[in-house]
Amino acid sequence: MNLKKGRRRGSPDTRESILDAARRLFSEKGFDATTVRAIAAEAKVDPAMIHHYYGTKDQLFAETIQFPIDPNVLISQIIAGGPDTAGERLVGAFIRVWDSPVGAAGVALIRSAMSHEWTTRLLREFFTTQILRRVSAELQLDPKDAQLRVNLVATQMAGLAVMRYIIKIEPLASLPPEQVVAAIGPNVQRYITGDIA
Amino acid sequence: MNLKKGRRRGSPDTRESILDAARRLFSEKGFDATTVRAIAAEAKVDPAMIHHYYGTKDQLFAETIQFPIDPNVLISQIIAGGPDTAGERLVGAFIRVWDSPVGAAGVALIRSAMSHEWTTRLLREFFTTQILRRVSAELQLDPKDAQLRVNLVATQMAGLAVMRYIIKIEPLASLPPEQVVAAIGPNVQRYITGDIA
DNA sequence: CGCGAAATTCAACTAGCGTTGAATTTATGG
DNA sequence: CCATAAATTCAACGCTAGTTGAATTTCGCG
Repeated sequence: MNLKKGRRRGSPDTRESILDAARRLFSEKGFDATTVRAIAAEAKVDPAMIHHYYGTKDQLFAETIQFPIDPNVLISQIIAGGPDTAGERLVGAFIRVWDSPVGAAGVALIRSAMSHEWTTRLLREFFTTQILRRVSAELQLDPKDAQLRVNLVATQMAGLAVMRYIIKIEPLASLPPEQVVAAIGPNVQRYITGDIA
Repeated sequence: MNLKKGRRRGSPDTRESILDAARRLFSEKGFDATTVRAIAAEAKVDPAMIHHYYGTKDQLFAETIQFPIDPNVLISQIIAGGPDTAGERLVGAFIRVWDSPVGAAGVALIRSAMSHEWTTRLLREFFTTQILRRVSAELQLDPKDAQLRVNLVATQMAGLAVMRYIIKIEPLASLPPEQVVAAIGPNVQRYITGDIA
């Protein structure tokens, strides 16, 4: 059962495989339910390696969490084309990212945001400073209710993420992207430009 | 520091106060972060009492999250009035429940659904068997897309719950109920009776 | 009043966690 | 080719959690 001690032979990709295993487990099970020992096992490595390379479990998690998208790129894409069709483009871009492999990071983030205060703060901070500021500026919304509009969009997006990628209710979870866009896009559009008073 | 042993004097409301404390802590911190010992402390009781009355921590949690409101009653309320204004009534009823003290149970449920497979299954089961069946039947929706419609409504409701009650983004978290209804109701209405193809 | 049942606390057990330090093996630069 | 650095494993520590069993006190019924 025990492996040989000392340095392994050959090129060491250990550091990366730890990060891979961590990402996989964090997104599958969330932060709490993922143990350092499980990550080590998944990466076929001793638990001590994790602290050797990444320090504490929190630090490893921080390395793991990268925002699945560069917000600036995404926002630019959505802006281009004018406000009137931004809803569909937003949902489309969202689905494209979350359906892809990098979406797992988002799942991990949401999962842990539900059980860890600091991740919650991180998310809130991210939304208000990164997203809200840029979107409301570039989309030239009335600053009066821009915040609320972005909030409302966030509810729809968060709900979509939760139901499609975490709870996985059918038929939504298996619905082709274009149908999701057709169903949800118009509602997001109303939050952006419609009458919400 | 130590209390006296043996049976306490007076009428024992211990059982209830344990449940109260459990509900409070579960909804504040989630399942994992809430320890049996913390619940016991909050209820001013020995940890052993919890097992005496409720068995394991899982069982206590199960007792905690029985739905605070009879879904049938709620659904009936929403149905009455016809499908054309069901969206606003649904959001209204939703907000009323979640803003009230019993909403804490919902927060606890969502929190743990994000990190525990069995709670996720519980939620999915509940949605598909309890909600979906009844709503689509009583609202006389086209069975063809009734499931998808309910799914879409669920995304909006879940997102609202997450953003208003868990992440607590402003101004949404502090918005008066009637304004929430005005903002979100029409979108839910479109999911129920609008064109979503 | 007496006795069994219920309620309560205490102390301890076990299991699993994150983490650490020492020991051991391999790679590498001068 | 040797010395130092890096990589890796092992064993253990300390902590905290959930859970259990015995001891102790009170209640309530006959």
